[in-house]
Amino acid sequence: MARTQGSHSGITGPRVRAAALSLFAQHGYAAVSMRQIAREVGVQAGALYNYTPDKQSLLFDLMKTHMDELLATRASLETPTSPVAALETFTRLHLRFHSERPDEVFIAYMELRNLSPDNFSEVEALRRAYEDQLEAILRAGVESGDFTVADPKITTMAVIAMLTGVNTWFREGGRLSLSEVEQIYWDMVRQAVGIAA
Amino acid sequence: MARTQGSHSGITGPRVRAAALSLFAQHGYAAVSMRQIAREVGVQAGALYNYTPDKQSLLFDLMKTHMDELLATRASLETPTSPVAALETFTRLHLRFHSERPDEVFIAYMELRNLSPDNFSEVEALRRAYEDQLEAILRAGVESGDFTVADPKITTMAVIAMLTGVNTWFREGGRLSLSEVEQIYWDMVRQAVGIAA
DNA sequence: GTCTATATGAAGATAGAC
DNA sequence: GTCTATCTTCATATAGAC
Repeated sequence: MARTQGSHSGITGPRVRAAALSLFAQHGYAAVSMRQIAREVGVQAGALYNYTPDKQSLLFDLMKTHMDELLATRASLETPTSPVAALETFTRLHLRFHSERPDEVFIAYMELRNLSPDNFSEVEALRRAYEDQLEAILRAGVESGDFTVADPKITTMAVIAMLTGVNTWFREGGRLSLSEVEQIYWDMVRQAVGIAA
Repeated sequence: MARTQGSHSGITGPRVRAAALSLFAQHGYAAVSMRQIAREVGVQAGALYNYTPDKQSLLFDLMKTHMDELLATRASLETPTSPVAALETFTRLHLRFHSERPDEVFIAYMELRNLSPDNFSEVEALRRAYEDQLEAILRAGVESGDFTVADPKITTMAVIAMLTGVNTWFREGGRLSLSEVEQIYWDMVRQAVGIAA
């Protein structure tokens, strides 16, 4: 791991981000030092500043990249026409995307308050755009008579909280497979929004 | 605020905990210094050590007290006999208790990783005991035929995540009152566990 | 019970050599 | 592109005076 001189590997940048991701998720942004990140990468602390202007930018990059990927993944799908199908697609994608990226998700939720005000606004806008997609699906389903939802805004928050919570307990190779978990959550979401069986 | 000498107010202890609560919730445990807490209280940093052996104990006290109060509040209620009533009681109490204590809840979820291993185990056991209460209610409802729940363990986690998520957006004096929010969430929980309307 | 002062260590970030 | 060395600031925690 530890190198002594000029690694020139050409992939130090990604390794810096990977180390920051893992360490921030494990110990928290404020508790992790640049020296710790450097040790994990195998360089001295000063060398990190070839790849990031400062620690804050490292955090922001991780969160922004995560949200961009989430929205890009959503955008790459064809939009189902029926509200029920759209909700199922949203539910399954959310579960799959989030369970595959536990560190990114953890950071995206836990470290918001450690973003500078400008960075916070930018990340928050992306999150809001994502929530709006679910809210639009719910409103369409109410409109069409498919869903029984008293307050689409609250249901949006409730469904996202419920789905994201999967990361607190789900582990690959545990009692249930991801596709079993997907099915169980989809059943709960379906019932929660009052889709007739 | 700032005192110069011997406050002798007799309530410095609670004020230290209150300051720690507010600052930890706002900036995170690792990002808050003892000096900041002292400034908020109006004493010098050294004086804090009359009230806590160290920073870690301050965090642990806040989390343990919070969980103890949650369990004590549950224990103080009469247990409804029907699973449906028990679930409604659980839901409403959870929402009320959590929405009244946003700082405590935030810390209880965000700062687990900053607890020492022993302290973590103790807090985790309390949380587990709370979750087990909901799981028992769900199992009873499945048994009695009142609920349609594929996997009580997952539903436990899903319901708790959904309910606790209320703290990310609910503010006293906002668009909806707490009792309206309670009703909407109870409707969603009811539907999610398949209670017939 | 609180103060001031301090021991000791570590943080983020930069400078200049190679 | 990375190293070593360093600037400057701040951290937790303790000691001893009042």
